[in-house]
Amino acid sequence: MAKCKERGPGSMQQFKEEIGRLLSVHAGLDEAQVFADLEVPPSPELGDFAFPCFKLAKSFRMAPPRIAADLAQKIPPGSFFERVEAKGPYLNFFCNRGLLAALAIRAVLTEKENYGRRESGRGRTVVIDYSSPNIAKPFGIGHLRSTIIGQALYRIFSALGYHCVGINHLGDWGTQFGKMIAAYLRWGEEASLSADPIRHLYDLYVRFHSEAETDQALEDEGRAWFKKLEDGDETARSLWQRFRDLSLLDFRRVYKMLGVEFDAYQGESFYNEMLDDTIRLIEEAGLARLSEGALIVDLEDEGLPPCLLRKQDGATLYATRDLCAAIWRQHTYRFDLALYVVGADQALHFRQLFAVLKKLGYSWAENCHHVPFGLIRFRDGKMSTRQGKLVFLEDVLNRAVELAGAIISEKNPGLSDKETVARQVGTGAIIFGDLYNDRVKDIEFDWDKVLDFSGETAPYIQYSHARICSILRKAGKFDGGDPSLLLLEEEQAVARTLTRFPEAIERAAETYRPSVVARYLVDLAREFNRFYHQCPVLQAQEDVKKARLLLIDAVRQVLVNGLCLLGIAAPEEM
RNA sequence: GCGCCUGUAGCUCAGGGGAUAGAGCGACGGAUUCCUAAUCCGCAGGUCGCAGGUUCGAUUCCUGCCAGGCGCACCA
Repeated sequence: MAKCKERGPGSMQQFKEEIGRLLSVHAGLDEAQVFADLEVPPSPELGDFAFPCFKLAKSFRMAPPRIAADLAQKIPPGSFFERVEAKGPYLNFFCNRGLLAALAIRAVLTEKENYGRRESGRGRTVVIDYSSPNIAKPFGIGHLRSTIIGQALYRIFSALGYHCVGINHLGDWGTQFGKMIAAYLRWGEEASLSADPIRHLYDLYVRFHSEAETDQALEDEGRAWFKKLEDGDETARSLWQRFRDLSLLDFRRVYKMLGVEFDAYQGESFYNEMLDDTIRLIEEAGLARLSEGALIVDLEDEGLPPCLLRKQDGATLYATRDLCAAIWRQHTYRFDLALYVVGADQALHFRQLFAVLKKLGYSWAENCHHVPFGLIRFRDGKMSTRQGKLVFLEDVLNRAVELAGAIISEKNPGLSDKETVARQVGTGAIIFGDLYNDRVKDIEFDWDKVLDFSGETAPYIQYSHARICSILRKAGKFDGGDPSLLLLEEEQAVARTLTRFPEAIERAAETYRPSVVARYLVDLAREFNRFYHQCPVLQAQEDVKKARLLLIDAVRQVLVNGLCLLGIAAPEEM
């Protein structure tokens, strides 16, 4: 679990600390305890902070509302708070509005692109395994989730000062390649392979699985070819290499579209030469035994099914390579945290993997975490590469970009560089759509939903950002401005929301949920839009205008910072 | 059968031991002499799956049940 508990320099922090001090000095309460118990009331008319008095009831031998009322009498408002009121069992604090706005805006505008960043992860390394598509298969919409969530976590942890290592653990080894080879040798055509490699390999894969249902020999043939591949057979090897090279070219094109990068492309095949050592290590630890002809690690004491290291024919398995990879990663990177951004359907595999590492005596095994996410499914069932039931990611991106382009032509025909903006908006919408909801939920794939750019979407946030940029452009350069003039409810709501950004990043990291940042950005954009409709900026009186320009410039900055964490562009016009 | 995940508004989902449970979409009604209406405002809509338990207080934590999803040895 990432520890990000240190108190950041967030502007609201100063108010909270002041409450701790006030209650300690004037009522003799424990400062740290007060600080920990502070809540944010459900609505602004109840104040900015609330101190619940329930816990005091026993020691004070008084009803909580009575305690709150007593405390309200004792606490002088001072410069930080304009009012301190009891409301039922709560003691509510109303921040000095001018001070709040000034602190919030100043924090953003002085830290700029660093606003929200922390040093809590300084000196710590986190290895993130994400995307990890299977070679010789199309990059389906299903792989999107791992890719996008992993990339966002990478940026989020980086923002907290962690040294991140992004690894693309390509599925480039395993029995499936024996099947691919067998299928290619039976039905493959060099011409088709050259012309449209992924398409051809995909067709072969689907054909293999459909014919295997009636032809028992096919599966055996596939397994045999994989064994040959592991044993270094020349034909198998060169075909595999060819499939791999062609697939990688394809993947890189998609990654470029999404702005996704990796520090390493160590696929499963990378560990081939080390597998024997890994197995020997496990055997020497006395953990391996033969069962039904296969080499296994018994995990019955952990309440788990056995972990298979070698099949009857001696070939290795997914788990073998993952064990090897984990050990190699620890040796190479000395990670403090290892995250596996992999679908929830593989939860058992990771429990087994971590259990074996633990049995090997590796204390770092407890720093390895599966970060599961729900499946993307169709209304009538799971996506399946084997059955040819999948949606190509590229098609989704292309259609989204196309739609964004059409909307631009309609709404802002004069926009320069429409293609770039359409791409930023279209891909942004797809990325955001995947990050907005909690990872663990399954997603039902629906073109209408994917291509809906209204409401809680990336275009909504991007649009808010573009509007701000437009206002700032028209305002031109200006000096000064006093944000403490921003006392209206709409202005205050925006300022308060600005202060929540750092904690959103920390919570996203702690829970491995980029959705926390995504949700925050929608909140901020919404507060900005409300403000924008209620409060004119350029038309306002000079000092108010300057103050509002500072406010929206701060919003602009936070929207940029937040979108960047999610890997989404922030065009200045759209 | 066993294990893991999910169950909140018509739909898609936030939230989370405490003050009247929130958004978006959809429906309905409004807002543009003014900074891009990919926007905003109003209205309607909820036994927080069901039943127990812990607690001053549970939608939130615990147990059981129900429903859906996923997984359970030679795939990854």
